[in-house]
Formats: sequence, C-alpha cells, structure tokens
Amino acid sequence: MNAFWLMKSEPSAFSLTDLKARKHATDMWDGVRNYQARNFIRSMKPGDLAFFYHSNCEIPGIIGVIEITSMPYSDPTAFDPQSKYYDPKSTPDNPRWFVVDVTFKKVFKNILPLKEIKSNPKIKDLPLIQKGSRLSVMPVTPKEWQQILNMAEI
DNA sequence: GCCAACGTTGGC
DNA sequence: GCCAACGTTGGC
Repeated sequence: MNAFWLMKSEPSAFSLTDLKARKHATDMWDGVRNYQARNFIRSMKPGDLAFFYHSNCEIPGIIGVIEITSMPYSDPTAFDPQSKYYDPKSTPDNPRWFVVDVTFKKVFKNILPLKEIKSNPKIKDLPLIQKGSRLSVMPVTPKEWQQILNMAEI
C-alpha cells in the first residue's frame, strides 16, 4: 500500500520544471533539516506519490505530481562542509538527515493555488493549511489526494 | 520587504 | 529544564 505526501520547494531554488529536466527526470530531495519532516522522509517507500508544492513565490500552490523512487538514505549534503546543508553533527556512521530520490510524474495544466486549497472544506485538515504550519514534507490522506487531483484537473 | 509563527541554540 | 535570543519559513 503506497502512501501520499506533499513536498514543498521554492521554485527559485528547485522547481518541478527543474526536476523534469534532470537525467531520468530524477533527483535527490536533499536539505530537509527539520526532525518532523525527516521522520516522514524516513517512512517513505518507492512507489509513494507526492504533490510538488511551490512555496515563497508569486502564486504558491501545488504544481504537479512526483514519485518516490528510492528507499530513504543518508543525506550526503550533511557531510559536505562546502554545502549550505552541512551539519557536522551528522556523520556517515550516525546520520541525522535523510533523502529520497524523486521522479517527475506530471505537471498540472494550471497551478492549484493555495487560496483554492484553503477554500475547500473537504481538505481543511491538510497540515499545509494549519495555522503556523511550516512543515516542508507532510502526509496526505488518500481522500485528500483524490480531492486535490479533482480540483487540479477541472 | 514585512512580519507572524516556529524551531533551535545556549546561558544559566 | 527554562527561556530569551536568534535564525528561518513562507504568505502576503
């Protein structure tokens, strides 16, 4: 049984279009430095699907779908002193942070704006729209997943 | 660019 | 273990 997720990225840093342009339309989802989000990453499995959310931009919202295509593994950027995600407390023997590989699946014809997501009472429990929520990786229930797909594809 | 809401750090 | 200070997130 595969799970559903929502993953946030600032399009100026890494957009869905960027992912699609990568070799095999696949890249590593690195740089998660929040324990709650880290724990969600660690429970991901290949075949899980995730909404790709564009944050901190002109029209924040869900822009498409990606697939988790690896098991979780330790985040190499945490070991790299040159990386902005470097964390000396994370070591290969005792890694603190994790990544998964993600693969482009589809881009919506139109972005589904945060404003519309907020206006649908059927998905009011999404962590995304809870007051003060800043989680960058969060679970989505199957019902919420279907509801959002319906909204996006009208 | 502003700023509210969070999470983390570190002194005590 | 408390909590003030600080840095970050992210909508607006």
